[in-house]
Amino acid sequence: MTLPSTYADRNCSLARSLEIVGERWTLLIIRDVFFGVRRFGDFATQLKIPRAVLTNRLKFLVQEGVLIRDDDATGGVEYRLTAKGVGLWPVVRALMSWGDAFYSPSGVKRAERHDQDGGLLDHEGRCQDCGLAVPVPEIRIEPGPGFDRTDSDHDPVSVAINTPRRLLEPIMRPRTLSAAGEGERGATRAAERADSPA
Amino acid sequence: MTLPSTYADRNCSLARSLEIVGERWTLLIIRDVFFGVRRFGDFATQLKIPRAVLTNRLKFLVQEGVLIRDDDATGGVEYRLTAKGVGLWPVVRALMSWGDAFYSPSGVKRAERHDQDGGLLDHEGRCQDCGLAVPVPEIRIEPGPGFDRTDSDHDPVSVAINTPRRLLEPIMRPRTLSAAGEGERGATRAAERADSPA
DNA sequence: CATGCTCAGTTCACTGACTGAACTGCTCCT
DNA sequence: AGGAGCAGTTCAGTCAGTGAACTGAGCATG
Repeated sequence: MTLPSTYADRNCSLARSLEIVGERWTLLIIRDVFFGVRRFGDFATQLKIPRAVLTNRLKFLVQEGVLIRDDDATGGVEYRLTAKGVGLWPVVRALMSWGDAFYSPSGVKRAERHDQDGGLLDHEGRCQDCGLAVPVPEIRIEPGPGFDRTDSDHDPVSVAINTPRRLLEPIMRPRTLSAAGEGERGATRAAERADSPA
Repeated sequence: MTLPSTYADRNCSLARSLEIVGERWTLLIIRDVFFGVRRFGDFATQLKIPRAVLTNRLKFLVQEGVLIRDDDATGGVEYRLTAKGVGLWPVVRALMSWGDAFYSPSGVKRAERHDQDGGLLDHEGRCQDCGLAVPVPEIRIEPGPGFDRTDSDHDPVSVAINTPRRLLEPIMRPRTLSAAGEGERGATRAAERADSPA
């Protein structure tokens, strides 16, 4: 699956998509990016994914134009979604909805809201208050009724992504917070990236 | 991934879903079932998947309640979707849409229509003619503008699933056709299964 | 009853990918 | 110079996927 075109069916967009995002870990990495994770080490600790695999996946996703990699002001490396990557949100949403429906009897584990008016989103991403199809940067994600606080992880990254937040907004880890202005500038960039090239 | 709970994140429905349908081949098998494939040998030839892997995947999907396995009248084995399995259609649709959008410049490879009135479905599965959210058994799938007839496979199963047809309707291979009434009875059962327990 | 067919599934040797832990090399901070 | 944080790399062990050949049940035919 690492090499190009391992599914024979050249005439199926499902097979094509799975060549990109169908490998183990890939969609979880992408979910984390939606939730604001951007740094190699944060993916590694939050997902407990072997670093070698993480390296491969990130490289591949960058090569495929799903993520972009660049050095931030502090010299660190950041991975962010391209418009193509943002286009995967319906895929993530569909899988989450299915998992919620069949494996989370007490309700959804995460709810989506329209950040502008607080309305809940339905399965298609439409705001139940204003009726609009809400673009990804305006989606606010938060723990839902099925979220289990007792067994949630306690590393800073997990805590951050389990806090209500807008998609794509970078998480602020202790160090990043202390670096003056870093958090806010990052957030602005995230919004730009997701909005304009789409 | 074959064993239970290999993704650590117990609080994420995405991880939960991927434990079920995230393995290589799994979603392609499920797509084939939506397209009417039901028999072990047909999956094997159409997907060119190693038979040992196919055995494992089918077993696992049956065990997880995504498929049911039973013997048909002729003593053959059939795999069909449960309501839980039918619930995966939005996942398949989302992945197909993404693949169409970013890897099929000449248009979608497969289009969905409302079988009742012939209206095209949008990304959320809503009929653009009548405005309804179309249930899976009423969806008609057909080759779209991006479908490439020149390199489509020519085995009977591929030919069958590339013919416009309703989802879940069993494909009729030569032998099945000759068995009197088999095809129609199969179709009826498919509709029952998908409709009533949902 | 012997022969041959289809079909579902198993077996097996091989290969390639994943795993986890330790290590490298870079930059910033003091 | 010394230490800490970070982004990877390396490596030996293991496990899962691959492809081809095989098994065994059920059916049909002569």
